[in-house]
Amino acid sequence: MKYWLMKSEPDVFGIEHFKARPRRTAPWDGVRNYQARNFMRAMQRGDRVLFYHSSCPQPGVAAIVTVVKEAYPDHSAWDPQSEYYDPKSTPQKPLWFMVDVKLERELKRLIPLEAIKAQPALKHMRLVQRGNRLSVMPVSAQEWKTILKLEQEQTRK
DNA sequence: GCCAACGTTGGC
DNA sequence: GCCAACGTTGGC
Repeated sequence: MKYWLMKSEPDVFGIEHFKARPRRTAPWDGVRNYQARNFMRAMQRGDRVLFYHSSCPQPGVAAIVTVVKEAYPDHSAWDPQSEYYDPKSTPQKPLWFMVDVKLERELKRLIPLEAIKAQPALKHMRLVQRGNRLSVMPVSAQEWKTILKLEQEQTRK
């Protein structure tokens, strides 16, 4: 089992959107970056994902989601009406892929980006590297543990 | 709203 | 293959 982090703008797709869906599961469509796509293709059923809120008043890790369906063609790329339309991708030769993810649980408290940056053990996370804009990235087992520990520590305050 | 960082595009 | 221009991301 591997660990990942996925970003989302809470207004566009947040925890409430997950809750509104059958089985709390959503297809992760619209990824149009090659590196992020490659990471999604490397995901396996059961992999766990930190769900990160970006471009909002308080950016940070908000929930844990699980990969429930491995990469398959992102058909929104074939739809001229979609904002994710990309004519370079066709059903015969799909260029973009998506996975299905399920909301596992909301964190007891949001782990703010600020707190992540303040953790020496997390200073190598891709998330906090300067200029990082990847929306899907791997997370090490150690980093995963540290983040969840932060959740406990914050709760005790 | 600003702006740094980065990816992509397209002319040459 | 180079690189300038442009668009996007995302924290602040």
